[in-house]
Amino acid sequence: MQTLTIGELAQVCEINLETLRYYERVGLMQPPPRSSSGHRQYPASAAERLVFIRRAQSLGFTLTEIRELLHLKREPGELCADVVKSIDTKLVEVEKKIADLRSIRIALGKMKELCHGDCLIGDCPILENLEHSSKPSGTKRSLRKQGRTS
Amino acid sequence: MQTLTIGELAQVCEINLETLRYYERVGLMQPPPRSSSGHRQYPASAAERLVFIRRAQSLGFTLTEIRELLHLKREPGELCADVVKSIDTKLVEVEKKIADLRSIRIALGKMKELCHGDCLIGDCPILENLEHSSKPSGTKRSLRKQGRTS
DNA sequence: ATACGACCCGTACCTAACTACGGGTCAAGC
DNA sequence: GCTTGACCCGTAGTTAGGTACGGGTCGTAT
Repeated sequence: MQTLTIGELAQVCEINLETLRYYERVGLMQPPPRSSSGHRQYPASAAERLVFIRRAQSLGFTLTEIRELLHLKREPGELCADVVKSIDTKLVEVEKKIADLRSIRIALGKMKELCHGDCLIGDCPILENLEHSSKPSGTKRSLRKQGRTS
Repeated sequence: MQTLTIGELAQVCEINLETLRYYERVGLMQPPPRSSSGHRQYPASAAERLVFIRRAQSLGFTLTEIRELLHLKREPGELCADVVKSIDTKLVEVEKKIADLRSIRIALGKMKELCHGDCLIGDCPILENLEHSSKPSGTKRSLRKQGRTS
């Protein structure tokens, strides 16, 4: 069977070679067989596995969750209830994030209406609103985690 | 004027004492005056500043962005156009995240319809979809960054 | 036969926002 | 006066998902 070196696989899948080694370290990719000199010899299925990983990642699954999905796949005779459960869980998380972001959007929108950028910083109602508004409602923790911008 | 020790401020604001020291290190909190023995003596305004920080954080601003907002505040005579610009930028980011999450939600929803959890893992159309579906569309990078769940 | 690129490995570094630890000092209550 | 808890500092560890580096080896083309 045709095999791929790590460099070839990286190029084909447009993924950093170091990332491939990283995926192996954390158990996402199975350690491939090695040549006599120790070089990795990937079977073609490795590329499929990477497609799976990246697709799941693009749907918001963490690498840990993807690893679990991949482990499920090792027992093709079992029922796939857990797979559906993962999807459900992820859907709930996504809904929650959307809801949080919507309330952020509303709050930002209200702030925008307070001022058009033509007042002095010392009087700007936006800054005052940031300082004296009532407690950020409820979802603080989760919002905070989301706060990072790309 | 009444001052607060770091422990008192932490308790009042329900924030970890180490976090306060961290905020000082990274320039979010101004270094307060010290007692003769070196203990921090916070003025009451420190609590207000923390309210500002946490409120901005709950709106999705990063600490770096908050630091910039706070630095703006040091020049109360300037026009507040930059403040409004920050809000606008953040609004755009939030809209983008919402849009990304919506497309994720749709994709997850479609997957859910493929299977009700009663097939064998070896045949599950969800897993097949993950493996063989067409390229995750466009927003891969940004989605990936968002993928972390709380 | 030698040079050069591809691969090997372990380890360190990156961002973001904390959180914890360890060893030392200080202040106040009994 | 002694204990105890609060504070000081610098440094290291955490999570997630990589990315980079440096020094060593391998294989192939000239």
